[in-house]
Amino acid sequence: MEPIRLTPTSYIVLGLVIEAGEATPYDLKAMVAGGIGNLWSLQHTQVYAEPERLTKAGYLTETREEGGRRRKVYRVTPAGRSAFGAWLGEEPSADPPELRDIGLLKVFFGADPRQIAARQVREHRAKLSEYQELEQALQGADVSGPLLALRAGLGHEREWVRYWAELADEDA
Amino acid sequence: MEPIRLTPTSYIVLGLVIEAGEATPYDLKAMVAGGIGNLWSLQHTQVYAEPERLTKAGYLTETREEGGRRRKVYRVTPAGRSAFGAWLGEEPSADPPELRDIGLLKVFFGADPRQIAARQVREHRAKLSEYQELEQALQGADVSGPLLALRAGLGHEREWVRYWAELADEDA
DNA sequence: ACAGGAATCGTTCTTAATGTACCATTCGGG
DNA sequence: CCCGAATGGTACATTAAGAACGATTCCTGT
Repeated sequence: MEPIRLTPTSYIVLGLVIEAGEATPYDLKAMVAGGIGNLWSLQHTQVYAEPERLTKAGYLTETREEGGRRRKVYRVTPAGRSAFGAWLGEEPSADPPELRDIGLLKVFFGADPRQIAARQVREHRAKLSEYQELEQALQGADVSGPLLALRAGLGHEREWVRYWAELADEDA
Repeated sequence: MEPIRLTPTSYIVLGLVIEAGEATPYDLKAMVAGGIGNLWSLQHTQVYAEPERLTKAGYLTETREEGGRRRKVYRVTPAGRSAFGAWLGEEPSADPPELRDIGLLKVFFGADPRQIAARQVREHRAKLSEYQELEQALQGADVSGPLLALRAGLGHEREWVRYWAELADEDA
């Protein structure tokens, strides 16, 4: 029952386990890939390591399958549920999000924008249409949170496309 | 002369040292804070640690002041310059940028958007006007890279404001 | 001219995250 | 029924982040 610091990673894992009722790391990996990973991705090694940490701290319980693969199945404890609830309710701490885009970094340091922009436009357009499809899929379901988050992603992808497209054909 | 992996952090340090001619870690800290840190921030401990790494690998040289504080002064080597140049020229590797916004994470998991949105709007508006002032300041100078990067920041801040403002007074 | 606090400058230590490579089990098709 | 692909899991080394603390210089009031 060691005390640990809860990071965004922790809350993502906690949140997903709560949603699912129970989950193996592999399940978590799939859940991350199919949604939240677009917003905040986790390395797959973390998806195995983090639940262990949370278990040691008493936020999750771990049981192992008996048969073959002996997978670990995690479930939330009351402590975990309440920690998650508390976090959800708090004002989000104000560390402003950063763009952290490699292409933009190069532009900052003087790389030729047109070279870079062409490719960026393509990729962001792809991402954009991926999101648009996802949006369709979510429309019906009763998942307002993920849908709202997705719309943020849509907005920023549109903005990226706008930005790079402008650079791409500036004084072409 | 140990080989090391060059990370974005490495290139930021390298780029700043090249620009400045020579720099102490403290100088770097200031340079990061006054511009590129908005796009890709560095912990101040990294600003001390990274030049050491780069020095061991032969990309920078380190000399110490004699007097009192014995500060370390870094300069780029030819190897450093060419590594940086090569990186600048390469196609940027395509890891799509993530939003990684705590507030948005909470919305994803079902927090009440209106609670969160109000504050987010305020903060992004503040950031936006900070950027607008910075833009004015950069207008004249011959710094097209930083200016272009800043414009990306401006666009995304505008998008954030739009997004959160919409959530804030939805069915208010 | 000097005491003391503010600002500047720097380091250490611990924990978390990333990257990469690799190993094991199950399943489906020829 | 065996072999390769997909699935599921682990280990390890490096880098990043976070927090706390330590030292030097500068400035100001008395």
